Amino acid sequence: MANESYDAPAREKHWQEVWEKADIFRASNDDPRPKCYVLEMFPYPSGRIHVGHSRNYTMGDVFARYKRAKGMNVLHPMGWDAFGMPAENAAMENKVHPAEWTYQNIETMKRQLKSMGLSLDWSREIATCSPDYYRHQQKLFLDMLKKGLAYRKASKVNWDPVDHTVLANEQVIDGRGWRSGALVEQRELTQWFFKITEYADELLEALQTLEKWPEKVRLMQANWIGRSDGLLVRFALDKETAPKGQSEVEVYTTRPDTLFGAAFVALAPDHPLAKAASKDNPKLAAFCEECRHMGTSIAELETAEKQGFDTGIRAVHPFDKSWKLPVYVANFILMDYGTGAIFGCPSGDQRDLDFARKYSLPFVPVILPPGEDAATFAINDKAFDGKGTMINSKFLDGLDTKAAFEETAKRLEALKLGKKPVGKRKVNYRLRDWGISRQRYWGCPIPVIHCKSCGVVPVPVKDLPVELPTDATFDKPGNPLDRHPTWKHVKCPTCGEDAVRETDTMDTFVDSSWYFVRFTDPAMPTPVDKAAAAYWLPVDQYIGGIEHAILHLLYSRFFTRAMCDTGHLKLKSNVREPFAALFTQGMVTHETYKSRRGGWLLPTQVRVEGEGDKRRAFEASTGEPVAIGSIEKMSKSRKNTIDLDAFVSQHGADVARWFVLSDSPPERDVIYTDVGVDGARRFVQRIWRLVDQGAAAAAKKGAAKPGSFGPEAMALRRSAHKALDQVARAIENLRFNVAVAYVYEFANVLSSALGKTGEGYPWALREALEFLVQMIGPMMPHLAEEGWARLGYNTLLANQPWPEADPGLLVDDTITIAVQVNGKRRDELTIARTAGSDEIEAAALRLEPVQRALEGRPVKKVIVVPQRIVNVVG
RNA sequence: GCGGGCGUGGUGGAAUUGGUAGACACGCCAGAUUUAGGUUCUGGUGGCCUUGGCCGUGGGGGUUCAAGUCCCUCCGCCCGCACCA
Repeated sequence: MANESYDAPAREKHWQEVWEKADIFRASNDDPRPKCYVLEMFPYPSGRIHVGHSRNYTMGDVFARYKRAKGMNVLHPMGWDAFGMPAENAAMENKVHPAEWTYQNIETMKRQLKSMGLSLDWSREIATCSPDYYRHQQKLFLDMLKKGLAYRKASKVNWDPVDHTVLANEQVIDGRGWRSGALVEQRELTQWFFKITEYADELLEALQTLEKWPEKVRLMQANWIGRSDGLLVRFALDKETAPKGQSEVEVYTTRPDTLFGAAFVALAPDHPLAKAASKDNPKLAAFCEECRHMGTSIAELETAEKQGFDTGIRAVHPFDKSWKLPVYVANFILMDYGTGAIFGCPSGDQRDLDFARKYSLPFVPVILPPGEDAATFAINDKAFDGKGTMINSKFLDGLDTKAAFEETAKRLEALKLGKKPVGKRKVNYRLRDWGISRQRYWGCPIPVIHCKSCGVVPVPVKDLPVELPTDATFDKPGNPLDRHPTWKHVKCPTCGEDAVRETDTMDTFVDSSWYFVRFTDPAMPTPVDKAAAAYWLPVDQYIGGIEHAILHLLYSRFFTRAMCDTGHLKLKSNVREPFAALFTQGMVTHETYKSRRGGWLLPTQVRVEGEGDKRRAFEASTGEPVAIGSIEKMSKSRKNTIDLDAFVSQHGADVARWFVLSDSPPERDVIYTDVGVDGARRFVQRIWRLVDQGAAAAAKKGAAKPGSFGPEAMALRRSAHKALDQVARAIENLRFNVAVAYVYEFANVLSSALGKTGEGYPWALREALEFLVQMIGPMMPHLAEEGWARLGYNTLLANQPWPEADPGLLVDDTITIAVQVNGKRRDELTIARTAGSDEIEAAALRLEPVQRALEGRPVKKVIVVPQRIVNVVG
């Protein structure tokens, strides 16, 4: 009996069936208890789940189960981010329809997730590729269109001329398409955009309210939005040098205070003035063309090299008509940012300084750094971009940087060029509008119709959803919707004439920007049930990878606001944020293996021998040597994954869960090792033995609580209540590795407690065993159910409330505090917890090691921090 | 280049936020039981000197009765954005 081991995989299946039958994880939208919405970033159904994926869901599940036990109405849903390129690529490669491929993967992965014993409300499952989901997304789009939050504009794209497709920047490798290898062209296409910039300031400001987000993510978002406060300044062009029809150039600057340090004006190669000047200057035209061709790879090489071309045009300094500045076209000026033109101040900007040196442009320093002498200060190789006192700047001399900014701005605003002021304050953002058009099949169709006479006509709401045709072909590159024989040909809803559908589909980031809203009532015939959304939102704990720190999270924050402003959402809070708390978990990593032939090998295909430096790997089937590569995040592409099915059938889900929670802090990566798994597996067996053996020794269920407890029983009770409290606080703060450590510590106490006896002991042991089972409940729910049953209960542990720790048992009557002499620990002192400073001081001074350390010196003073420490200064 | 983070035993990592550094786990050592079955149990385990000490949280300096924790500086590693005017 004692050595009978616990058959985890079999018992886990049993408990999962029991939970499913009891339907206990279904969340109600009408429940008086406080709500708690726990969400893990939903998966893309790429195929199968590996142990790497499981960490994210385990963490969310521990939190959700814990909150349930704490008496909250928990919503913990799951769905599928089901549109995307891999499905379409699979269709091209394997001749399988994207829908079939996707739904097969969903089926597999759903079964795998269930095998982990997650406390999910599957009744709310959604797949973004289902018309039941995307029809609502189309409605949201139409309302955003009406509100002016969706619009069309021409924009440049990377065009693959062989695959007939637009490529993301990441898909352009050395100027060539990643798939076709063809030279990528820059093409201008009319694309759909969401006006996220309208919310730039709100998105930035509200970051401050997201106190439960990692500082790192907030900072990344702030940088991404990139607000800068500056000034638009119009420079008149010298008439004799200006191209025909051009009389001025407007620049953007955040440092108008340095205007007297200007040495040149620089234009982006695509700037209209640059284009005008190129007309009768072939060399300039060639330079501009060269800049445009600078692909991603060349750009890197050119990073160090600032290049410019003098257009021959001269710009007039706003404060001095006789001061003419050369106008260059330069490769480092971006047309997309500001006005596509700058003025360069070499003394105040390193890049401008490099440029001025290269083209021998004269300049003067205009800011004197604090502590420098104006008579000797000079700029050599390093520009000074800090704050200081203005010099060489006429009316600005002597002012500090900020005052000079204000003074310049004021004067430029008053100054006129033509009829309009020369200067105008302008807040600029790095953030650009979100281009959502994708020339692909497997995405949400954009619900508009193009009519020759009526223009862009929204699809009437009654005609939604615009469904994807099922009979598209994937035998050749290009957009299957565009070449479909019939799908796009429709009548114009307005005039009834022949018209064509929009054949672009939406970026899949749109799908994931509001799924957390849909979960609050996924059956609603409108996109959102306002009451349900107001009840559940914001998500109380969102968990996912750091790789989504910017785009997904920013888009979701934008969408939440857009949905409020189009009347779909009405949140209780005036802070329009979707995720109150965010946790970014670390990945599970694993060694990589490369065969002699160069391909990656799965860990199951490899046999590893030896230890340390002598570790060698061999291909299991052939015995051929295998190169052990670096430790990487588990990924399909590197084949360094451990399949969840194999793991669970071998070790069980609880072992997987315990392993991914143990040792490494959750925000950090954890390395998958067989020894780590062994540790988790041994512990599962150990807990089972403890409960199994302890249950026999402990009091019977329902036995009356004894009137008093002997010292042994009291000590055990203290340990149990402390452990319960520590584990609870660790889970509350998502510090799962610490929670695991406390469970180990308590298990050690219990191991040695089994043989003991004394007054009230069986009852105390019983209490301790129940606590043990309950505290592992969120982390190893199956084993916990098994233990709960072994303790004689026929209820479900998953339904039990978290036991309340007795505050009186969390503190000891006597405590041990350290005693230092001159800051060095010399002894310790066990004393009543309530002892006063005088009593502690006297006891400390009586200690022999203290007297010895003092070496007869008189005591100068004694610092007593009750319940903490004593420091004798002598 | 800018911004952020990190640096603790042989290893993963704890440390109540300025108060006994190394919890817990892995590994290792010794012992017991079993020794065909991924065993289990007990004890030990930061380093250095002959049981009393000394040193010790990347290096150096500082503040403090007291520093892994705060400040300055240097070194190393990781992540993010990269010509943003």
